[in-house]
Amino acid sequence: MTSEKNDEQLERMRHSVAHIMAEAVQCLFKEAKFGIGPTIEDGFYYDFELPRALAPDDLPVIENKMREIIAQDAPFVREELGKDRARELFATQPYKLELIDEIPDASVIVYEQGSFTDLCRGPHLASTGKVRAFKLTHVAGAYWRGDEKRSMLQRIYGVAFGSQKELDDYLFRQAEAARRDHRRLGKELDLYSTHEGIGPGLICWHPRGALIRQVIEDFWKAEHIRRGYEIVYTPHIAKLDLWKTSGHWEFYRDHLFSPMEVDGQQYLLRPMNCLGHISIYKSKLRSYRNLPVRYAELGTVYRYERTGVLYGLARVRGFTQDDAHVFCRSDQVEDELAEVLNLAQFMMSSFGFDKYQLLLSTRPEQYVGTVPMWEEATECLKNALERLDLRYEVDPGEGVFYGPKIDIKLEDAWGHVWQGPTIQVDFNLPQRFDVCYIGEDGLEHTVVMIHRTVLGSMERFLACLTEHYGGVFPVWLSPVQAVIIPIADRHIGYAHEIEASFKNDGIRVRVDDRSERMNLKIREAQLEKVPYMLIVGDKEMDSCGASLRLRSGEDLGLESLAEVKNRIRTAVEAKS
RNA sequence: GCCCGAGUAGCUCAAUGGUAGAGCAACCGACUUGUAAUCGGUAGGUUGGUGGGUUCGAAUCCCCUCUCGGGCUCCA
Repeated sequence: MTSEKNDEQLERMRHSVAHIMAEAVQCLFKEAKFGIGPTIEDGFYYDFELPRALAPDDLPVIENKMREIIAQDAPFVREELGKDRARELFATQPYKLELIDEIPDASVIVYEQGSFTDLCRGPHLASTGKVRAFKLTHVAGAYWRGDEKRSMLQRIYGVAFGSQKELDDYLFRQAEAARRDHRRLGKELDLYSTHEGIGPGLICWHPRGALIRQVIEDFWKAEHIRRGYEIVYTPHIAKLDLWKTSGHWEFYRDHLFSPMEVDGQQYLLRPMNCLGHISIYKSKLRSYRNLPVRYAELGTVYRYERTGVLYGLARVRGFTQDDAHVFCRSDQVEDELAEVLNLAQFMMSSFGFDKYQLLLSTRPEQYVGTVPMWEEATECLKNALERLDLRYEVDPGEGVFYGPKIDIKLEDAWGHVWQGPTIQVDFNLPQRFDVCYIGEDGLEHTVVMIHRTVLGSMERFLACLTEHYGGVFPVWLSPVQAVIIPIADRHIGYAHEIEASFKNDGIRVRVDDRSERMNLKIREAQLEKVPYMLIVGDKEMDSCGASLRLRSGEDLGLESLAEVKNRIRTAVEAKS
């Protein structure tokens, strides 16, 4: 069977399982009202309105009912009905009636199996007995038709595969994703925490998380300076009027922390860093000769996110963007965009991300500026992408109101997609703030402004990075690069000598000088995912070396200290 | 924000209306160890909330509230 045909067959089965689940629910709840039940990746769901809330305990009951239905091997029967007949059939099903009304054709198709009939285009399996492996996974609320203003239904999610083995593989992959989850690893590896007393979505970076962040930030800064950026620092609050001028107050009021009053003036906690950079740019007259100006800042911003959307480090209320703004002439835009894109790509590959999506977002319904401006800027973005020979997709109408953009999206362990780096052309702020330069002609010209991040935010980036590596950070990012494990107390002095020497060479090293057995120390270093373990006992002291164990479990035996250092240094340089 | 679920010691979890318990971690002591957990002891909780209620009695039942989780909606 071709894989395409296989996919089609699987799709058909998943959809059929959704119907079987609906039948089971109907058997258990006569009053059930049915929403829709499509297939999704790996499985399906079905939305119901039920007389009571479903609990996780209900799932096995429903599954058992489904198995009965499958055992009956009832055929799926397709029938085409006139709409009036269909309305009669679904007279007690308001959601189905709504769907029937929206079908443009004169007739509709229904599928019947056993005691259950559903409005459905199909196709389905020949009979219920053809179902192979399935499992109901979880219950959740979902708005009817995805509309926040309409009623909330209960959704049951399930997965289905062509064989029990594939289902088992799926469940194993889910367990693996749970192990890689940055919220779990963040706790296990002691990277960060949040606190009820501080507030949701506000992150405390523990020493180890902070160390990873410092390494990233140092790397980021050096790379930016090398590429012609200048580092700046700007305030975290600013007068409300400034945010009114910028349009943020008008457009994003729902996403801002409430203003605070200081000396009779309203101030706002910043949701973006651009205004400080604009203010610096505007602090003196600028000549066309000195453009582009590139200001970079690891700028912490605060945005009010609705409680239900917060997620570990990936969606928070206070975060630090690796932000920069490029002020340039319109004839420089394309080159600048290509440079930024190149930098973003460089960053992604430096951190081992080889799988990411590139999306070009075009003009939305609400926008500022003129259509020709948008077209020109979009063209510049497109040319930059093509110049670097990058594969991308167009996301129509998904641009920001102030300009088109390119987003880089990263996937987490669960397959959730997060916006990482973003490159945005802005027509709005330069006009609103009259950001300009003196041209060759001696006249004032408005600059073009590019907002960009090449990591996204430090918080979200660490989330993706942690899940990408499953907590096994490459040596250059490992908070502790080596643990020295003395075998007996008489080796502790020697261990500290090695520590001093390694520290002197910039290696992040620690001695485990507790009065514990070597095996325990190895185990703990292993759980901590420390790349190198240096075991030192009599033999090592005599030869002035150390026995090296890797976190892979590999025992490399006795090496000289110079060899070990060299090994670590090489790994750091290779960012591996 | 909405629907559902969960919150017990630093962590992972037990106790289903009748005196809150275990393992790991912490602390103390012994052991001095050769590649993933040495042994013994001590201490630690007004059960998310210096919330409210039912009950002779609440970790357990109800209400409020906070936080977390699964989704939906949202995401400059």
